[in-house]
Amino acid sequence: MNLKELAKHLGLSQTTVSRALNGYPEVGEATRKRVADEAGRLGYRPNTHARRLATGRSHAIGFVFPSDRSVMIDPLFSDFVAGAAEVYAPQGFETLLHAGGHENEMSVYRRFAEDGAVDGVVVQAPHVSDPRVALLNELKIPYVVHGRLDSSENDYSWLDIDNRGAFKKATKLLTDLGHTRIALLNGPEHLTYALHRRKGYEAALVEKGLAEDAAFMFSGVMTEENGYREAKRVLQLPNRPTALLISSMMMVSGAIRACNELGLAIGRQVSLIGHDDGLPFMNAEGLVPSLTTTTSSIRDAGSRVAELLLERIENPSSPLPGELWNVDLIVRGSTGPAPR
Amino acid sequence: MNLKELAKHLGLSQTTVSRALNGYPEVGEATRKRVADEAGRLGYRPNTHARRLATGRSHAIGFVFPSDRSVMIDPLFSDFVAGAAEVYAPQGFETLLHAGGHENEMSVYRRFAEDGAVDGVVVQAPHVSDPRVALLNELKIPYVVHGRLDSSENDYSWLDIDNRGAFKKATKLLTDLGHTRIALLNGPEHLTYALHRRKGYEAALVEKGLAEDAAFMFSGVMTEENGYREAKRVLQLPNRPTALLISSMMMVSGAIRACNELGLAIGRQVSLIGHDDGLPFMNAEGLVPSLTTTTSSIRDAGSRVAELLLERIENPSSPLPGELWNVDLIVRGSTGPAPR
DNA sequence: AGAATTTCCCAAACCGCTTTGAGAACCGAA
DNA sequence: TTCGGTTCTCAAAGCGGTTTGGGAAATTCT
Repeated sequence: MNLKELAKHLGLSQTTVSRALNGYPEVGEATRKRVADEAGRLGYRPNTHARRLATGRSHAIGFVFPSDRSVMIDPLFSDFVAGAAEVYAPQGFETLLHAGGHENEMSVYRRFAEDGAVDGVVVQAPHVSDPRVALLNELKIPYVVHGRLDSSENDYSWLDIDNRGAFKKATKLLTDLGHTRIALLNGPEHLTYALHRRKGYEAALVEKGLAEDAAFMFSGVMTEENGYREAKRVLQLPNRPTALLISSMMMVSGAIRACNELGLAIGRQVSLIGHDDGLPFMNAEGLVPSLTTTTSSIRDAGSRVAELLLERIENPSSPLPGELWNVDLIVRGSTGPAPR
Repeated sequence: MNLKELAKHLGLSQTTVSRALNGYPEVGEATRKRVADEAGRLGYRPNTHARRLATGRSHAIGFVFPSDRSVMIDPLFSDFVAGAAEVYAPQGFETLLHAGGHENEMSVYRRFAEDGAVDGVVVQAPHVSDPRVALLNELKIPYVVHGRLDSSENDYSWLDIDNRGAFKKATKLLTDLGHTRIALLNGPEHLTYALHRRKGYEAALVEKGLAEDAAFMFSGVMTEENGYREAKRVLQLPNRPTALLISSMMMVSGAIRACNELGLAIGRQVSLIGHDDGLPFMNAEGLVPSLTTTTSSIRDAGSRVAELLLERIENPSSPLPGELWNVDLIVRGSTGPAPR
């Protein structure tokens, strides 16, 4: 069933039918209703490819996986994308994944722009100074960044959680509990979110007049193994930290293993705070003791970024959105007063 | 730069240029080379939408996320899709994600078929009796199933790992080590892979004349928490198992936590074998003691499924592929003789 | 040299939709 | 009755490729 057939069936021209279906004002209300009803009854759907060719709009959103394997590895990605895809689908937008591999991310964007493969893209895991946004501005592809750059420029649209505030708040909780030696197991700090977390951590220390200790900090890929190794390392230092601030649940998992192995009671001899992205396969509350966390659902972020991007595509000249989400600090059983 | 311009630039007709570029025999070798060179030099790329409309082929592969949240939750999904996307991209194929949500998986397939949105689909996490393959056969959409159904029918193409064999082998290792009470923490058994694993486990027990005990088995979502809870449960039974066979690394993580909490030495008082899908954020070798595993990279499976599907699209009448991968049992430190 | 092939190339139709520019039908106002 | 203005409808021209059916040129065969 294509437009021509439908038009013939209705005894109308293709134009009229097309206009009726797309809500143009030039067609009478009665006619429109008749067309809509019949189209629904016959299950007519305009051919996507034809529509794209004619309009130049693709009704698709692109996600480009970084060619760097270690990043896409991240289980966060899938949850984020899933959250986004759930928004796009009912809007009639397709979700396109492109895995870098041989081609780098930038040239994929270039190609997207050239042949209008997508109407917009989502930029994930932005670096402190990320060349992607400049390129996208130049190519005039609508986009929304999940996260932020770390520069003074503000000519891009983004949604971010308040990583700095969250980790400052978490650190402050620990110092208020009397901890003075606090370790930070962080993600790779060329990524803005990780940098912001460290800044929050440092700010809280400075406010209390506490010195930071490079030996107490780790920055790297957030695997279970790194969590284990680094937790073990810092907890074996001569003057070991009494609390650990940890950037991901996977690392928390490793850290717990380290604590168990060293025979340190969590919540008493060592306090733990983790950042929880709300991944469904790892529950902070189900741990023993339950884990104190900074919490923010990455899936919800995915959905919201999707909405922002659709708005942006709809109205490219609207003011650039910047949306900063508060992060809750949920106190549970893994934090307690500093041991003396 | 479009075809018309390129043709004019070369002083040729559009037809000739198109044919030269698409490898038709009607064009001379010298001409072909000249066209190809010039196209490359000018960075000509045929417009995707136009090509799709003209050929009816979309050069896209679809992945439909189940509307059921608990399944897509799975961090395995992303790694699998990533593996696939890496194959598609260089072949000029796009990877389409569709999140169910309001629409169910089946009707998405229907729509795919109607407007040729994709050239093929990948079916993930098949159920024991999965209606999707019948529908896809009916719709004549090329597809490959990652996994298998559990029926006698064989009119579909699939790639699967030998789950039954793997878990039989693993169980046999344990019985050979003298274990007679072995628990199985499994995934949801309406999914074929989980069912097959249980069958392998049971087969090995039967061979040794060992009775199975329903209290030693769990089937459910493979979260860290379920791993912890169920491991703790079985290990506290009056006549507790001396070994645990576990279907995912996330559950292993929880199980280790349980063992630590109960003060049971892994590899001595309890033996552990886990199934390792090769997820990058959780390393079996880095555990202490290192984990004995049945190992098979889900990412590689994703890539291979992608290849099979491309072949299938290329040549729809070729015999249906069925590919069963062997699974290695890698013995490490978490298994030892049964305590007496 | 002339006929029969083979090799190369082209104009035009087509894919299915959107959108332009203009015509027909209908209305009330002059 | 006639005219200007709405309201509705349509034929046709794209969008940018692929593909068909011939025709011209070059080659081979008598």
